[in-house]
Amino acid sequence: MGRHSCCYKQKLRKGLWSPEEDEKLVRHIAKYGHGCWSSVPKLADLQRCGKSCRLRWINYLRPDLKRGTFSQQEEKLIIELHAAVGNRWSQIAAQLPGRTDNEIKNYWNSCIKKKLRQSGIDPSTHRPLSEVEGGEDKEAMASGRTSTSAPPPSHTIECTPLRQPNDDANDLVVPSSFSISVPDLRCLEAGSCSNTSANSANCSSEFELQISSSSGSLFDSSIFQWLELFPSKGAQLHFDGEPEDLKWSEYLNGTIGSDDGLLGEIKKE
DNA sequence: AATACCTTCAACCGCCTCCTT
DNA sequence: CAAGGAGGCGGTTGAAGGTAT
Repeated sequence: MGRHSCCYKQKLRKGLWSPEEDEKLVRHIAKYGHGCWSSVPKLADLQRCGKSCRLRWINYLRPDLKRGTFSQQEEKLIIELHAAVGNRWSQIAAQLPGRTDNEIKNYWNSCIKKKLRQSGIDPSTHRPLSEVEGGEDKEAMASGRTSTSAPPPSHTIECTPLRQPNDDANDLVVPSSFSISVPDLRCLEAGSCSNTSANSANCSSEFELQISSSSGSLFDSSIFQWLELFPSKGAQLHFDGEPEDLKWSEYLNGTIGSDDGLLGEIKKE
């Protein structure tokens, strides 16, 4: 493949954008939309390549950008999401409305990494520094792009139900223990789900988890919804709310909640 | 006040995947 | 099926501004 074709073209400006260029780009997109990015520079009378225009729009000119410093809540969410998906900035950005992947990446590299190290946590593995000292390439572990054949991070979560089987009218049948295997956390992108193993066509606002049981056939090879962990309809696992309402802290810290109370305790492997 | 060093962040680079031809 | 265009992504760079000496 090699370089993008637009990069071969000569006489294209590089470097910082001038206010005039910004104005041209904004005016063009406001009027016509971006359409095909490669044609934007010509139509908007800009001496830039299409990729440069796209980047400028996405990272700086888009009207829905939040900008400004990150809140504590946002920072916490970034750390939690990074622990789950690694350096997949676009997926992390999808959970933070108004923030761009570039912005989050920069914030991570300049601030969060430092803070985590100062508090004795390895920013790549999210484990205590004492545990990972002298280990393997930690940056590579966190990055999903270090190898073209590297599979996405997969999480197997051991669950011990707090609610006993058939202990109430909801008649939920829960095995004594079960595990949740998340084959590809990339599917946790807001509003989309393209990488799950089955039934992905109808999950525009839902996410699926593959669940296998350690104590019988009840949960074997079943697909459950991610949106709420709802005990009254048999073996369905979902969470309430919009994708951004997912209880990440609970997911990562070890509990899954639902309207009906806790159903399981999660141990991350 | 001058210089060196550090931090931030916008933008580029190169690679990947998807889609069209 | 292969080639190439286009969009998207993560890593990296370097200019600008801030802070320390």
